[in-house]
Amino acid sequence: MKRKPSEVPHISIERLILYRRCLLKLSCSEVFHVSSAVLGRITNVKPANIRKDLSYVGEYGKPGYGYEIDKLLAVIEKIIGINKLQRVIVVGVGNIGEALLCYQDWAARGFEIAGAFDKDRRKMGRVINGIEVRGDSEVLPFVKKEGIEIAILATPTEITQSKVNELAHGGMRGFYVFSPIVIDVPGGCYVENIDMISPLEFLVYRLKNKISK
Amino acid sequence: MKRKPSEVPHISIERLILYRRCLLKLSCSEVFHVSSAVLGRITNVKPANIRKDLSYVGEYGKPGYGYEIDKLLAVIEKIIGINKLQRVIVVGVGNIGEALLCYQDWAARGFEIAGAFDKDRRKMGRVINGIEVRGDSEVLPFVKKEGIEIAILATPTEITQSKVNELAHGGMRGFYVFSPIVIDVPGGCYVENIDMISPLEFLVYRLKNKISK
DNA sequence: TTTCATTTGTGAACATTTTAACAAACTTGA
DNA sequence: TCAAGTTTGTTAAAATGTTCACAAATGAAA
Repeated sequence: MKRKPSEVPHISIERLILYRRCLLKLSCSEVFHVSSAVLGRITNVKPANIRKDLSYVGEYGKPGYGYEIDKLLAVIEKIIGINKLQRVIVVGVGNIGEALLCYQDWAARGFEIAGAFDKDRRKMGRVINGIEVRGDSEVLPFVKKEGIEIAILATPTEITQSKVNELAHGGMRGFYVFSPIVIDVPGGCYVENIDMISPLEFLVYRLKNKISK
Repeated sequence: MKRKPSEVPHISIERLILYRRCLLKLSCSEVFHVSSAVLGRITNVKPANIRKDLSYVGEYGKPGYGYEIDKLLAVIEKIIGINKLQRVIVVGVGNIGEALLCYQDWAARGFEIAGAFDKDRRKMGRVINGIEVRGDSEVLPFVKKEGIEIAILATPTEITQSKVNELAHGGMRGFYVFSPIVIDVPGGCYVENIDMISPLEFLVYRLKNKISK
């Protein structure tokens, strides 16, 4: 039952992303293939579930052998769309923004930070991990010139929505937002929105009710 | 169809957490009640879904009127287990750890940072947002004395698992981990594990396939 | 009080996701 | 080459989650 990429269930895509992260690590060691059983132990996903997920994207396993790691990585990256380098910008260079700039595995994950922006004069001109922090007013010309489609917003919550509006108006298509609010975007734009506290609240619930996931 | 708290579907709990975040904001304004339709517009969840979620935790709405916000907040907080203040520690005071220490809404969300720890001598003794950074060796005595059950780990990925092991051995029950790896914990311990890059990868997929969620 | 407009809670239909089970395909080693 | 052991891909059943649609309950206005 082979589906078109757009028909792969969302939840399978999320797990494919997880598999890839673990496969990347495996591929650094002397391992060249992996079975659904082994990958299941690493990821805490049931082997049958893994095989089902992988069946949506084609038939790349060999019975009695497993999956070739490099081949599997290439397939997953193609499906997700990170087989080509994604150039993104970071808007807001506070602690979160700086943490993102300092992250060492962007290239391995398929991304490049093309630029960083902050409205604070004191931050402008600083170079963090090889990336220069530019002034906020430069952002629209920059993304236009460089053809950037995705922005990571690590701005103060109060200004995030208006920043999204401004960037969307300037042609930005994808927004990865770290503020704990629900973000609205115009049609044709997409947003992923994480609240770093919510999972902690969920943890409290699980702890209280002894729920192992 | 009233269920016991432990029978509320996990996904409903996650949405309850979202509802609460939005209700907290509403309760600051002059609004005292809210309908599932309005809350649906705010949260991007379908009204029927909201009513179903809320039906799991009891009957608190009035037909023709909606839900009393304060009452609803209290119920949700009781279900999640954050009706009592949760005291947590932060281990690792890099950029992420510092961002957490600086977060201003911990109290409103139901938490208190009881202590922060780092193994870097240069960070020890610093006071961030009123919280003193202590040495790594103090952590076990501290949590024992203070009765802390939940730790937030914002440590370098390489040492996170061993830090979890150490803390679990010292009686820690819940771990909220910021490293992009799958964490193992002993029985009776619980872990929430976020990779800040994964949602960005998912965004690339959605952008490429025009998937609005 | 009565009527009209709202809005809840829920049963049932529908949709999605997980799991189990197993034939067929492959590897390995003798 | 063959037999034994492994692992896939897939089918179908079970479990879980979402949506619809509407009776019943309430508020608001006349």
